[in-house]
Amino acid sequence: MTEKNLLPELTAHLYASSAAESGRTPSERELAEHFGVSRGQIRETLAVLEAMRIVERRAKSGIFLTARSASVDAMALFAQAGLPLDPVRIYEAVELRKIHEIKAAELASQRATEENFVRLEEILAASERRIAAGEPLAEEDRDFHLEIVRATRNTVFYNVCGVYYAVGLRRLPIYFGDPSRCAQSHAEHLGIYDALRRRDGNLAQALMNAHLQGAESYWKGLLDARVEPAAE
Amino acid sequence: MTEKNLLPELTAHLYASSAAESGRTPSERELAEHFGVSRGQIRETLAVLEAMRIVERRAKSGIFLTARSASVDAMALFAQAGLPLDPVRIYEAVELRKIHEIKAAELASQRATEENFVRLEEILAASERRIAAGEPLAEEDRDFHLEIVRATRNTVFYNVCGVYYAVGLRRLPIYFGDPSRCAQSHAEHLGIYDALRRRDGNLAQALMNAHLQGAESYWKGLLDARVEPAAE
DNA sequence: TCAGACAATCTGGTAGAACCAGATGGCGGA
DNA sequence: TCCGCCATCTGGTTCTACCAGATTGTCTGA
Repeated sequence: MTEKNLLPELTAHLYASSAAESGRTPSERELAEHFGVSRGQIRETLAVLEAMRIVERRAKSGIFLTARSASVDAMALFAQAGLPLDPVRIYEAVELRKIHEIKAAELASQRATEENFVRLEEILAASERRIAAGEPLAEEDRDFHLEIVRATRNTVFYNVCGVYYAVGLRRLPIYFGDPSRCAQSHAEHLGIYDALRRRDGNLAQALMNAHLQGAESYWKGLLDARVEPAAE
Repeated sequence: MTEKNLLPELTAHLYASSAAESGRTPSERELAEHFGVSRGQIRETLAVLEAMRIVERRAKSGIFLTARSASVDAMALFAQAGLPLDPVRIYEAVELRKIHEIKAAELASQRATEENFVRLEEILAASERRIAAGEPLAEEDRDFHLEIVRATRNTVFYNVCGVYYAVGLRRLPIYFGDPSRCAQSHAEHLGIYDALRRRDGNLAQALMNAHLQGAESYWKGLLDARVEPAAE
């Protein structure tokens, strides 16, 4: 039971127990006692948090939360830790996602190999089974989109996109809670797949744009609705 | 002298002293002795390396290098550590940069504020001084491009772009070693600035595309020339 | 000769104590 | 009220000590 991953828990605890004004967190010794682990464990975890610029350690002074980081790594960690993500950050990530994936659709239409198409077909088949069973889509959606990015044959691109999908995955059940949305999303995926198959880059781009537009407005609406005064 | 940042040095050392086949690195105790620090220091640094997926620690077995990571964080660290970057990765990063910044130019043309324009003017003035003095451009180039991304008002976007500039900065002296290239680059920057000022998104995009095209072919030529058989 | 069992050794994981020196904050004196 | 001193706290760093599984090498028996 000691092999649990401290990172998310510590992150959550730091935000829960930091001083409102200064952002100063409990000391390493206090944290160690709180989690029932050694100070070394805490320091190791804090080193990672510091590398992600989520926290700043000032020698002989204390540990301070930095201005909320907007790195995708940090956002993914926040999501994992169950921390509320800044709605603005989420919307920004969605905008970035559109930038990435519309271009990815174009590149994939030129570079996708048979292997990519086979993978896409498998994912689409899995989606179909889900829908037929009346179950909501889950990682099938992410897999479909990431496979297209992979088809660009740009591993840096793929890695960057892969990270922020960790942010969204936890929220997919909300989005796909509506069965009709699942069906429409799947239908759009089929259209994109067809366009890629026909190597029609312009069509693939246009369809991806429309597809993401739907998701974007959904999130925008959701975020506008729950304007948290506490946020920011 | 003990406050040096172990991260780059350790990273370099791990790659230098790892077993060719298994990727297994020296043990924590050996590393501690080699660097003259405590095992705790080594473990703290390894935790960061593991979070970046550069290294994998297997309990009671050893530390192993993972397949070379393509995350921009890892690439930045490699550059800092003086490790040879996989030419393919660099080219991929350049491609991603084009995707980002062409779109950034369009968004910036719509969203840039007076503050952004003032910053851009300052950067351009600094560039001019450099060129007049016969000095090569340096961070001015990065600052110009990053300010445009910042003008999109998307902090996630800005953060993502900011990271991979850490990769390129070390190589700028090579690119700008040629004075004529500095002058041309500066002229193109002026054109982009004008287009943004006039809120002409299409022109800004086109000019940014042309501007980055030059850099891209430069790097492509350079990389094609030094095909390292050892790489990949 | 070789395969299998056993034991010494190595390794990461974790805890805990100890010391340093600068930052901090409260108390007392001017 | 304000200034300066000092006890206390804090991160930075090192060392020692165990644990238990992985690894490696040796020895034994067939």
